[in-house]
Amino acid sequence: MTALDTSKVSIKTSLAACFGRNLYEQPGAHEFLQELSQSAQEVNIQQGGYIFKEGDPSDYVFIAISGAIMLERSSPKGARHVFAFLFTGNLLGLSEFTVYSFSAVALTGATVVKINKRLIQNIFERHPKIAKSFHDFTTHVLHYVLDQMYILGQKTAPQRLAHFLLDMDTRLGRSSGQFYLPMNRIDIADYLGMSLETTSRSFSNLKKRKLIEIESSHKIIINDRAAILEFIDE
Amino acid sequence: MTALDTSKVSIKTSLAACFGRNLYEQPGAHEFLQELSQSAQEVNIQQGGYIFKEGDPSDYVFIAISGAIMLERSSPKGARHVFAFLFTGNLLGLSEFTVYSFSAVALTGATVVKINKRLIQNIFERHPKIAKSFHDFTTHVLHYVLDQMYILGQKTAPQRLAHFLLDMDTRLGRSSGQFYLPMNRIDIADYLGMSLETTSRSFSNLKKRKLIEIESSHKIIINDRAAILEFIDE
DNA sequence: CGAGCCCTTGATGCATTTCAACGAATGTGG
DNA sequence: CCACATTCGTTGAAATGCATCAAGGGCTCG
Repeated sequence: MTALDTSKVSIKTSLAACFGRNLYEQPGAHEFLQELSQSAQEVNIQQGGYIFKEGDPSDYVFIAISGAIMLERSSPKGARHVFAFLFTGNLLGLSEFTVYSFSAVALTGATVVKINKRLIQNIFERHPKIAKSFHDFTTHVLHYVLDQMYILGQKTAPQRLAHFLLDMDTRLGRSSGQFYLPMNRIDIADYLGMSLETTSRSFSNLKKRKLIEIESSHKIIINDRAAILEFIDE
Repeated sequence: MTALDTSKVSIKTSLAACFGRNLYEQPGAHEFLQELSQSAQEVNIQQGGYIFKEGDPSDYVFIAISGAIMLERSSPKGARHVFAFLFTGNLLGLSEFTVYSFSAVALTGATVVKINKRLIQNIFERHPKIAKSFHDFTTHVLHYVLDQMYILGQKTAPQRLAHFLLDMDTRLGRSSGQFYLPMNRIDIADYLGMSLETTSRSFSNLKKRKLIEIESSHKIIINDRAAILEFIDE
């Protein structure tokens, strides 16, 4: 755990992703960064480690700098629900409740910036523009989640997986058409609301349709994005 | 379309539901209400009418005062997705995009307060506490949606319906155990991600299990809430 | 009183889950 | 360094839940 170096490129990039590209032009931005460098911390989490667990007091907000993070909850009967995968620039943990309602686990070694929630609230009260940037970000999340709801509710297993892989291509591979999946099949299954076996079969199905190539079980290649979009909308 | 009477009890109640119970104690609240009474409007929509449609410029925000409202989107292939039902005190239409990404239709005759988006933004910039109340509200929505995602992904059709009915009991019947559903079977189907027939069969299924009584197709009675919760968690 | 809409129910086929087996990759202790 | 256990992914076969196709009943409204 080390104090925050807000001049690092990786950190700048992640902050901009969270609070808007134009963060650095906002009035109050300088002050905000100064306060961050004083009281926020850079934290490393090893693979498999928890950033926080369901029920922990929600005193901090985290911004992912590197690595992959999975958000999960468990139901009364012990079934697990994975509801998000987070990467560089994604934010986690902001909620008005006093405890986290889900756990955050590192799928790979990960680095996060840890910010006291009060500090954030304080900044928001003094700098409405930053608050607005952040609020817009929340709206984006809501849109994203609504899409996810639609996919879960109305699509077949291979279509859901195809949608997921396009999303991963965008977020992990910068739409380059190739990426390495940091999560395993059962994580994907619990995210897409299907069984481990169906997930595996759906991978095979997409491969058979020549929509994807599976270089190794975690290395995926997407050659024809348009064809996949077509397939999802069928 | 008439100017807004902010002294009406129904309107006060709905505003408080949106901006927090303690709205009236917040600094700036008085000013906020004054501006609303000047520039916001009370609008009545008849059954089946649209409050706005997908693609309309998103210049206004609406707060439901009475009646039932359904939010829907349609996919490229024409399939419809219902993603929310809104009642008294619920807010709709706030988004940072310039057009609405969904349509809002009145299931019953409905009354809404129509507020210029700019006015809201302006208030938020000047009164951080009100902005925070509102942002907390958004977080609640996000929580609600995450539950919905879990239900859609992991539960059987009768369980999904049971969950939906408990939600309706809370929101429509104030947890009294009886309520009148303002939407029809196909709306529920498109909301829960299943076919019209499966929805109907799920109603019959819950009735056969004695978890609900169906007084008429739209009037539902829930006697044992705990038993239903048990059933959902199975 | 008939038309149209909504809800229900039955029959059939298909998609997904579940149970089960096996191969590949990785790590462990002899 | 090799047998062995363990984890993860894939695939097959059987069972199940849901969608689809189809028919009929109840209700409302002209």
